[in-house]
Amino acid sequence: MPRRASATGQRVNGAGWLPKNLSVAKLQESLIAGKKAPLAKLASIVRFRKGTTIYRAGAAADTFYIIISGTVAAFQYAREKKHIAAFLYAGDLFGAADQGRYSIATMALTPVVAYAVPSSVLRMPLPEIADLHFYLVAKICDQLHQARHHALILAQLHSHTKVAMFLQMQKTLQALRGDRSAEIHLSMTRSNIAEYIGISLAALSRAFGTLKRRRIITYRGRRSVQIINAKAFQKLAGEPKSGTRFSVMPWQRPDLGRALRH
Amino acid sequence: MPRRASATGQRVNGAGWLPKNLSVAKLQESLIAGKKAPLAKLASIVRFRKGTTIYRAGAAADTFYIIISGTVAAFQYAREKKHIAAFLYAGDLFGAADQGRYSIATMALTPVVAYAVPSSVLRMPLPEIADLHFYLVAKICDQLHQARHHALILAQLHSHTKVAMFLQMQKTLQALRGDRSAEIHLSMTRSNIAEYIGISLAALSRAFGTLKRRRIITYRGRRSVQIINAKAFQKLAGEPKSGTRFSVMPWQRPDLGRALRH
DNA sequence: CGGCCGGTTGAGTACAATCAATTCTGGTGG
DNA sequence: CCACCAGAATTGATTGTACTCAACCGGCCG
Repeated sequence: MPRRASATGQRVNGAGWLPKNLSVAKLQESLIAGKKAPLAKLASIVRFRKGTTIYRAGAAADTFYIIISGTVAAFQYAREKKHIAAFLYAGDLFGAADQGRYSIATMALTPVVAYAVPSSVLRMPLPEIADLHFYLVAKICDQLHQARHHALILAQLHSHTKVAMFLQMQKTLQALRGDRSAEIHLSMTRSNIAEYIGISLAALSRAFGTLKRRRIITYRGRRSVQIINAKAFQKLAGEPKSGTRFSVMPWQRPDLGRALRH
Repeated sequence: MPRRASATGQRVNGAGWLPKNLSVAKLQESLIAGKKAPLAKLASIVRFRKGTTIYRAGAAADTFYIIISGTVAAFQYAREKKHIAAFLYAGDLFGAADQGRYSIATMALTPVVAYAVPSSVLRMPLPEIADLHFYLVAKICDQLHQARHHALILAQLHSHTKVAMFLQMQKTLQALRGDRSAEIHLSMTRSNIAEYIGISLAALSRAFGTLKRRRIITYRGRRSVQIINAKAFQKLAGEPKSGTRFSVMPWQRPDLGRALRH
């Protein structure tokens, strides 16, 4: 267990996080800025209203998307039950094709604004493409990490542990997106969380209730949670260590961000 | 639910699977051939005996590996309990770095032979690198798919369902590796499976027992399983559909395989 | 031959699923 | 601005499955 300095103090803010190659962070920043967007010439901007199915699994994948704002869920069905594989936020990318077909369905959980990029542009020899490729790869690695952490959550025995780990994860992701507030904002419903965590809605509700009664978390309304007792919370969720660090790079590439940044 | 022709009949053999871009399959083939290997000049060949920890999470990541033969487990600890995130086989790649450090530990479950590739070569401007990059990306996408399927398994309620889905997955992977035999060969212990599936060893044992007693599967010894009652098995595991198709391509690239193939 | 690791089996307990009734809440229209 | 409605969430009662602890088997290696 080597140095995990950053893990102890929740100091997982956007800056200072990527020692050498904060290029992805910068790329992301400029992508979700939206103004005079770098992708403007390659992509169009699309909107989805809450609840829209963006695409179904197996549909022809001619487009991929980069979220500018809003929350998207990637989901699939297993044995008649919906299972959410990932929540996607601003800067996240989805719709990478498998054999020209989408491998998993997606829907908008909130109103969503996104770039729609034709898959074909990835085969174009433009200079912008190199960075886009790199961004794509970095983001997919991100997704892999998150998926593995998701598996870790799903493997937990008790529902309140799952909930705590889930909240931990959302908090970390939120911090990475630059939100430094103490509150955890949940852009999905309880049902969504239950489908992600792999427990029944009833069990989820009880778990939330338990955590609140034990004065570990509070919430007013259903979309904003706050951790009151950090120590007890950590004991449940485990410290946010390796598996919780979600910004990944498959290989180093300290230079970057030429084309996309402008 | 559009055409899923390949999904119905288990015809997921190596050939005919990647309509246009069988390049990755070919790349993989030549990689695990080992003879006059394409990576010979870039990589060295290393061996690990069964049980060896190849690297720990957090260690400096100066090398990544491509398995030539054997089985590797990627694992991490959550709340004092070991959890296996993935089983890796011939052709699989592991050790991609996150900020220059490994993000998850790995160990050899069997004797393993692998290429050890210095991470630095990815930054070299050799023509071989382009294909290696592509291979790496394709493999990471693979891993993402598998991780999501893993999550699906973990989200199941009953232990025998998990076991059936696990066996299904192993069967599919085995088929993709070119093994057309009716038996499913398990290169990991029951404990390993339990750690992957997220149930106790006792429950796993009982689940195997149940499936055997119900004449859905058989096994002699512990490392080779056969499905007897395919229909009943499918009812448990669900048909091997989209989520079970593990060869992924993030974008199309019909040309390929120049440098690595020779 | 004996020990040890990996696996199976047994008994009792606890947690989460399910079904179902009730309450809450946020959005809509009067 | 308030009343109302429908979907979302909570809560209750019951059942079942997987967990734990623990004892026991069996094959493999020394």
